[in-house]
Amino acid sequence: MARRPRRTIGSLDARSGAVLRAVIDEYVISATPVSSGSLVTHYPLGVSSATVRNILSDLEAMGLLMHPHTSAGRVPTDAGYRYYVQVLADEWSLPPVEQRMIRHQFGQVEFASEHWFRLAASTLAANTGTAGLATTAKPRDARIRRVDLMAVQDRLALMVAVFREGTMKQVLLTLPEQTDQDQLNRVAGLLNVLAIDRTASEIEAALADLPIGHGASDESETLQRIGERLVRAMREFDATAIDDLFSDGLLNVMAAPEFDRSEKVRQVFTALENRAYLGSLVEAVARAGGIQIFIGHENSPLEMQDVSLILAPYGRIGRAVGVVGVLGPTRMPYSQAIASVEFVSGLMNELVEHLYA
Amino acid sequence: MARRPRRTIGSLDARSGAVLRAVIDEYVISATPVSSGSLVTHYPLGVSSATVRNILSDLEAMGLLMHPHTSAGRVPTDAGYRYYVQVLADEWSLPPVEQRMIRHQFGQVEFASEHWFRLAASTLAANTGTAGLATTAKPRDARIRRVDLMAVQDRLALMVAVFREGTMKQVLLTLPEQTDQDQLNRVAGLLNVLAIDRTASEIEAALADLPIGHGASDESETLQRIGERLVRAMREFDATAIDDLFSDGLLNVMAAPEFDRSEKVRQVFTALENRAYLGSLVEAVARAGGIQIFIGHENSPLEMQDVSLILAPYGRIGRAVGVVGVLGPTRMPYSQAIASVEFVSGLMNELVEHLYA
DNA sequence: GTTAGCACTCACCAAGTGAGAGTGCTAACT
DNA sequence: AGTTAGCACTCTCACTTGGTGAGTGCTAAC
Repeated sequence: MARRPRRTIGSLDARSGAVLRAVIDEYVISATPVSSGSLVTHYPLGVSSATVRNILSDLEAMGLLMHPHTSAGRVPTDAGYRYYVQVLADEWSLPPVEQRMIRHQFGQVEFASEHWFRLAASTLAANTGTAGLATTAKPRDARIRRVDLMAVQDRLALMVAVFREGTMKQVLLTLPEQTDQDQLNRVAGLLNVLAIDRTASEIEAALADLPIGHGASDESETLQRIGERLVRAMREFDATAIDDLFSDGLLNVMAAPEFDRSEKVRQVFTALENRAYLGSLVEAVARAGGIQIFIGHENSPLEMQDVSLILAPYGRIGRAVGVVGVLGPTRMPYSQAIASVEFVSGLMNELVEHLYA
Repeated sequence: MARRPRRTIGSLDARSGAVLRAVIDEYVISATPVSSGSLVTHYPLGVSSATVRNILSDLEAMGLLMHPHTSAGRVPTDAGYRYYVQVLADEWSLPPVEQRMIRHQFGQVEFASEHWFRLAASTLAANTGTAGLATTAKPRDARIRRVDLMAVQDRLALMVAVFREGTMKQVLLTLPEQTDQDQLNRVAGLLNVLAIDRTASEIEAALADLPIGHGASDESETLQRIGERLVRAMREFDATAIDDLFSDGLLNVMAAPEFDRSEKVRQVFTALENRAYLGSLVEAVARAGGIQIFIGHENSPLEMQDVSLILAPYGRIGRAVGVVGVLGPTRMPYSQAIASVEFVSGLMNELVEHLYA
């Protein structure tokens, strides 16, 4: 059946490679099985459709393409996309005009604000026709920059903890007894002394070292109590891999013809709401330290096996790391998506580096 | 055609009302046109299907029902739902067990935090099988509770403004010259003196009254500059009707049979992303001061004319107001949805009242 | 005013048909 | 050898057709 000796994947001859690339490029556009005829008319392969058919047959034997049914054209398999991404995708990059436009847009919105992440997600969505994703940069072990306490009501106070990397958390505290703003200010002062630039564990240790009992000041107990609450809030924060997730263009994915039957797309959205899964992805990408591509079955959750993810970390590896990327059907414009994700993550890196220089 | 004299809407006789209610109740469950036969078998109307047919015919003439085609059952019109909601819906309320459960859940999460609003949205979604919505409570004219300045880099500082109602904003500032934390602390002290408990306009006026020129202190210019930035941020905040919107169960809406063809649902989601439209809704609901129901064509945007919205305000009218509610197909369980929205908004009211008592 | 009976309408489903697309194979060609 | 034209074969898709059943509207009797 195979006219030429079967080769291991990764060593496709030039012509077969060109055909595979043509099939994928065509399929990404048309979303319908690609026939030998359409390939020879739309791509400069320099051979007849019969020859192309022979090559297609070989590629299918290698598992790079598949056949929905006898008299249909070819469709890329996940392995086909993988080969395309690793070997065939030309080093495409965003045209300078677009790069400038994106840079300009990032310059327009407040740095590292909600708008900033929204912009990252929507830029990616618009540039690739898929769904864009962006998480905020979350420190591995948050360190306090400053803690404030504000009286809300007699026995109710608001604690605002700002972390060194710019993120912040607010916690509502119930106090054992009526406490006014002056007292809170004193406690906040003490708390800041032992918390600033420290992690949850370090603050906990510092709290343990405090003098306790009759020798201690009046506010000592309050300090202890609030300090413990702060440590707990920081622990919770440290434990979540994703602080905040922004997405845009989910509608793009819904509109893809392979998701007509809304059932699948619902499952994908449900999987996306699973923070544990997303968190593990973010961690994997952060650990890898570079762009990661997950194609179809390479995603472990069943619901995600019809989609591809392209994710890249940004921020200071080992310190505060976030992720940007896109999610789309396996049939997605990989070159463009990879280029876009790399550009946006690079840009965010630049800006963050400049900030924490 | 009509066997009985045509009556104006709002004065349906008891039997016609019972039939209309039965049609709607049945249609909400089955999502298919309701036949006279199924009505007599499933509802205790006490008359034959032929009589029911006559009544259905009358109701159709009044515009409360419609006919997809000759030999199909009846489907409620928007006017039919409206009549149902205003006249027929029995005063249904959540069973005490559920009420307790919801109360308990609200007690479990941090007050007025992100989780709180997520809980509101997801509770509504789960209880009604539609999409749940919740916005944070946003003050009409924000007043400062406290402003903090934190040095980030030589000429970069983070300003954190906490408003009296608990919300907060952070702004990254570029300073004209290198400024250390001590200087920032002094500026923050001055800024707090003239900003605390004041609105944007009042702060602006206070800034204008400051002595300017050679007589002024070294930090006067910085104060002026940062003060203006604060005023600008507050103005922006005041201008947006919605600070943050949480939703849950959008998938429920997608799953509704009337939205099989995903096109419509996409349009609805797109409309939901339009903050201007949502903002106007929130304002309308806040102004009305009570639960508002928008059925199908009563929604002005074309994309929204296949869905219904049930929204209720919570918070302190005239001060900080937010909105909770549900969005679903016009075919939705109105009694249950209205009861759920009323209960959740009431609960949030209670909690907020207790806080700002 | 109500109801049984009945003719009529119309969507829906299943089976059948023809057209067209695309393949795999074979045999001839370079 | 590898390449190509030609052709038979397969299978989907769109369309048609007829039958079925649900549900109505009307009429005549109660």
